[in-house]
Amino acid sequence: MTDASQTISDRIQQKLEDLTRAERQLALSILENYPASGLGPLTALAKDANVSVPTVARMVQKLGYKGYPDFQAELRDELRAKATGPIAKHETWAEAAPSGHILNRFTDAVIDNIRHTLGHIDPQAFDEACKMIANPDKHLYIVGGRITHTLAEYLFLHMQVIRPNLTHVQSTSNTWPHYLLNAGEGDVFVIFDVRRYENNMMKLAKMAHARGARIVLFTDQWRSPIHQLADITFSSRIVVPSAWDSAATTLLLVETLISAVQGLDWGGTKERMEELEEMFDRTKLFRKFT
Amino acid sequence: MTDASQTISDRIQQKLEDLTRAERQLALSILENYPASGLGPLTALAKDANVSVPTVARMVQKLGYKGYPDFQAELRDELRAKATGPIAKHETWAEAAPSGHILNRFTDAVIDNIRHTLGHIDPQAFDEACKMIANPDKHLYIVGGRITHTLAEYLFLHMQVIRPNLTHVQSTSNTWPHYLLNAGEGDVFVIFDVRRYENNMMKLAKMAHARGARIVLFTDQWRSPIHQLADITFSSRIVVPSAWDSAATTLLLVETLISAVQGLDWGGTKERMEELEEMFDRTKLFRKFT
DNA sequence: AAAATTGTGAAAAATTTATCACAGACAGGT
DNA sequence: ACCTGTCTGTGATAAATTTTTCACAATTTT
Repeated sequence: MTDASQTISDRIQQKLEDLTRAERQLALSILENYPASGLGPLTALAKDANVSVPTVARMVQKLGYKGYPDFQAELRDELRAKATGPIAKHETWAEAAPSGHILNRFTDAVIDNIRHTLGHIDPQAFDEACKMIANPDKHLYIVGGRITHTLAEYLFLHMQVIRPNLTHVQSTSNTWPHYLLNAGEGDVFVIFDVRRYENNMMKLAKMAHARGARIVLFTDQWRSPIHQLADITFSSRIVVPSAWDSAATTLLLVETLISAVQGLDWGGTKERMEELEEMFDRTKLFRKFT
Repeated sequence: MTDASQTISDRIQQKLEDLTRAERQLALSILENYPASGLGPLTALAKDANVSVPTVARMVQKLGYKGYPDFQAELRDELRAKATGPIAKHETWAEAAPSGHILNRFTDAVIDNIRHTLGHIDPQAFDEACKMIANPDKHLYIVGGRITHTLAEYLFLHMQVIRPNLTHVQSTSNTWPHYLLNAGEGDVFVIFDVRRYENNMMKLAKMAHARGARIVLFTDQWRSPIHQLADITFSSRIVVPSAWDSAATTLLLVETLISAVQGLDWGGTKERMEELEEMFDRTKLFRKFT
């Protein structure tokens, strides 16, 4: 019946193109919790995927099985075969790829970085940083370097929705004085600086510090010299099997920060988001979500 | 009903003493290839273990389940929890923080996203994409949306070092015609489009496609409609405990891609990197690495 | 030998699966 | 904007399978 060389997961993915919307929705739901969800009763699966019972029945046959029980039987066979499989010491993330494939090596490194970084983080400092960044009474400046300005902008884009009174400081240093002129006691600078540490960034930090601003620093495991001036420092591990460093862990921290800050004033954020949505609707920039 | 802290396998082993011969035989058979055999019909299990049907029914109740279906449901739950991996189970990432802290919840979600995304990726498609993107004979266009343009830029910044002949298409659509005028057969577009999918992006994709360009798409698990035009699609899970979506998994893919592409022509890349370093040194933009 | 355990065969009960027809929703094309 | 055809959910029903339970005989254990 089935080609022994491919898993049912593969087969579903492969057929994904030929499926209709509801069927695809169902297929994704199956893959979501693979293979557990496929082993329960058909009715439960349908409800889980928010599709109707006939849709499940139809798709299963479309996939080439005699019926739902047949499908389940194959799932069990697969599970049975897999259980006796070897347990890799380093986890294989992309199972379809050999463990030496860059997909697996890279992911492994990133997970490792995350584990390491989170293991050393100080939650209280984190909470403190959130509070500082959430406070709309103090102006918020966000600054990044050559590569990290993408992270800075990512943070900026989100904070823009969450609170007013913030600035994305572009990296060209001749525009700085304008920003700094207005910066005062208690204003907050979020600075991204990973190796190789930029002289410019240090200058900016010094100026900000001199004006009595608070500094939240995102840096790497070796820590930018700015950390001496910073009130709060987050250092991420960034080493990966590549000629470059990874920003993934830092992004994770940034996203967590965004989520936490948003949580501090959900009412206000929600309002602002709704306004934003409405504006997008009006400009027809986005499709309606289907 | 069940003590959440122990697996069904544990529970069976523990009760093994209290069971009679036939029941023990059955129990061992269940453990033999666990949990697959327990997920099939009762009759099959009985035949598998060489015991009678009533024996199965009796034992299941003896173990404390309401009936065989109840037993199966618990098995599925367990499998479901396990599928998300031994790591994701209940791991506390930031040990200094309570497990309910956003740091842990968010990280958990991201790891989960990575796991799912990598689990469903097609390594061959990935390699194929790398090859396409590495080829300097074809012009490379990189495009992102409102939020994702940060990812696009991240990719662009790195590819700029790796190869010549590429363009970062800014999101303002009135500049597109200039870019597209030069785009031709076989040129490559890397497009980022996650929900909410932008109409602009679709238009651009259509134009590019019409001119015979190839499209590599980075999208989310629901897949931007552009995927119909794309030669290769990467979909990431992006759900996190936040009002926004996570870009971390997509960034991971992008970074892996960068690493892989760089590996395809390491000689050339190295040269270009050295040139770049020299130029930075000359402009004194960076500190010497200490 | 007595007590407990197990299998047999069957039948009833419960659940699950497979289908159907139809109506509404939706997408694509004109 | 308006068709047109496809897709999807509803509700009902029939079919099939699975589960549960029985009583009793056979077997094993104590």
